Amino acid sequence: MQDHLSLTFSALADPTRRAMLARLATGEANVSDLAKPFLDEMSLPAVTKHLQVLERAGLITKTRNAQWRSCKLNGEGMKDAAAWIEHYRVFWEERFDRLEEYLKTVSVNANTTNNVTNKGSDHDSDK
Amino acid sequence: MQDHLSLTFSALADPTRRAMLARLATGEANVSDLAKPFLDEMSLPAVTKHLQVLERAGLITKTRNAQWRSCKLNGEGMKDAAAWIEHYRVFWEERFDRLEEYLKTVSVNANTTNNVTNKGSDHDSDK
DNA sequence: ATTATATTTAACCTGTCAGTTAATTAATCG
DNA sequence: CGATTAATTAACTGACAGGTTAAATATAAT
Repeated sequence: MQDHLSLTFSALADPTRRAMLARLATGEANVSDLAKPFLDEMSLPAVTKHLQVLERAGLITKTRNAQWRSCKLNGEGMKDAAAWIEHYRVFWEERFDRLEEYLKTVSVNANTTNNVTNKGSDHDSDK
Repeated sequence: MQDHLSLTFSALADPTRRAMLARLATGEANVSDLAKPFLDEMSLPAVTKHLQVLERAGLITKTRNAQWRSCKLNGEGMKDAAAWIEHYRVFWEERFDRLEEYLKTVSVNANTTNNVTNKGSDHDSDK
């Protein structure tokens, strides 16, 4: 159950796991290295579980090396999530539209002075 | 409890909620409009809850209009999540490094023919 | 062979999440 | 007013997430 995107986002929805990814961004690390910063907050099995979540989401890969598991960041794993969220960029980077709208208001001058913040709201809710 | 980033990612970790955001990307909508595509899968209160999650995560805003609540996408709400994930872009878009490395291999010619896909791996895991 | 180290698995607890139905609040309509 | 429409709140359920401790597995070291 669960689509890939949901799996990714929910793996990212935890500060411990994000911290682990941040650590892995600086290079590979085995489980105990990754665990070190968290061992006063949680046990080792808890760390193992977090890593399993990251692995299932495809955000890291583990390779065994004797009794160590070396964990490595898998950038590909974030690709889809990044692409999804990127579609919405236009909704927070309104720079150009704002500027355009502002200039229009200025050039038309006087008349309807204060309708900059009002956008045409005709909603009979499309019944 | 829960930092803002975790709240955002966990709000995005659900296909129903992502679909609602996608719908809102095309314009404002009230609750029953948003609910319509899901009413064969879930009840109205379930929809309300999803919208509350989105609202708490700052991904949408609701304004009341008589007995209707008009929901509106709030792009700002995704900004931080997008910025966070963006830091990792370099890990999946290796194009330039790849190209650079590839060109190096070509110009040196012959010699070590096939190490394009191998990146310098010196990891004693930083012991 | 025994012991130590690294990591996982098992079994369990608790809180939260996504859903339910029934009841409630609010506004509009006839 | 009384009925209808829009949406939320309340109370409850089952599943799952994140944590625990104790036991198991696997490799290395003495």
